Amino acid sequence: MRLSRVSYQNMSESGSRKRSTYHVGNLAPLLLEEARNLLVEVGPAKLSVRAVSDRVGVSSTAAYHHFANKNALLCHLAAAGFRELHQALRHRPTTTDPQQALRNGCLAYFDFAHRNPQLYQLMFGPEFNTETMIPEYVNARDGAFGELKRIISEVLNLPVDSAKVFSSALASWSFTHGLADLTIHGVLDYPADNLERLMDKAMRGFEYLFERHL
Amino acid sequence: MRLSRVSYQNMSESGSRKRSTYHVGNLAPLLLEEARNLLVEVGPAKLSVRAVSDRVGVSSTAAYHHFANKNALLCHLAAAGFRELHQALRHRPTTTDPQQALRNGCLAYFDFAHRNPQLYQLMFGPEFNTETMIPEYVNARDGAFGELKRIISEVLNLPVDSAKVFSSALASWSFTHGLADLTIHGVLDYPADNLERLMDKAMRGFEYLFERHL
DNA sequence: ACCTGAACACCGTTCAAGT
DNA sequence: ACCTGAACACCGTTCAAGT
Repeated sequence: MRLSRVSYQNMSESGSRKRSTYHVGNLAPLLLEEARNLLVEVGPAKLSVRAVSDRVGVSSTAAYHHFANKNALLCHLAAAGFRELHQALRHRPTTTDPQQALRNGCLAYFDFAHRNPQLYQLMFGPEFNTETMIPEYVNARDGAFGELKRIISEVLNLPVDSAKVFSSALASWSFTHGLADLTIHGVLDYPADNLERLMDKAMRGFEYLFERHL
Repeated sequence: MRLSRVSYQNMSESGSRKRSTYHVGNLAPLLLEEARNLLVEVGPAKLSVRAVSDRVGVSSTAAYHHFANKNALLCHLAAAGFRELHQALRHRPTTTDPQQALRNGCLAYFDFAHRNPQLYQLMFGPEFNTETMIPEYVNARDGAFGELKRIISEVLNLPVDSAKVFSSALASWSFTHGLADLTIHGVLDYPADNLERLMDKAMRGFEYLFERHL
């Protein structure tokens, strides 16, 4: 009954370059870089460490000398995403009008998510449960949230540590993340060229909702 | 170089019951049911059609006579989730106070997400891109969104088809989905026993944000 | 019509061995 | 110290064959 099988390493057309060189060195950043490239090509669900290693030109087992496992690699990738998001929030246009300041912050977040949809999905991916998270991921994420709180602190003109700022930052983050996630998942057939319009539309929704309650 | 390998069907301790019976019949619902069970056990990322089939006591290839592929199975599971969410929204407590009506709707949604975190993550999972969606999934999802619009229509006392209702439903959905997603991902170390408090806190955040702008 | 085992092309991960 | 191939235990999916 037992059959002999051909090895799956049978040099098929794609990938698996001869690997003439042995020592590459500085592998971790190369792995991360290629993982990022592959991520935008195939999406977060189909990203594999074998494919990433292959593209770097290194055996797939080499990756395990730099990352504990696939999840750790993904965590570092996601952490880099949160750091970029942090930067994107920092570079939002400034304004003195509080309403405009809020809008600018939300738009900076929203634009980042839509410029990097696969990365954004990875950052909030289902593989990251509370147990498997590494400090790098948590720190980067909390750093971005810190910037969010700073924005709201300006909008409300209150100290960043205040309870009101926390509640409002939570509300804003929930809303903006939710809208980004829903649109990335295609629940709305919105015009891709006009994300600002969609954001404004949703923000006006809150005004309708709250103007009769306050 | 070629080595003969033992078959991976080598009757290891777990699963792979002898399969004495041949014809099971009515397989699709059984598959879906066991998929749901496995989903809450292992989470959306590790759900496999082989494991599901195994638990039903059927060969893994049998599943492909009822679902085009793994994605179709997942779509049906997610669609069932949206139908349950729809029901959960329908059974929210009724009230005449608009602000309470909004709160009740959001809470019903939020509670569903937290009672079914793995299912909720699957419903908005990265594997569902616009191309691979089946009508069943889209219809169920739009059905739930329809109920959301109905709630907002009551809150604003405006017709469901109005632009204001659409904007406000979008705002509410974004916010509630965002808060559910963030908490399920563990970004907040909130007290698990007090979801209502968290929701109220976030909603008060909007009041702080909007009371200076209206 | 419905289900099966065998096979193929992938995965993540470990480990003894090579440089 | 860093990288390798071989191996193991999984995957999704197809297909000719069985009932």
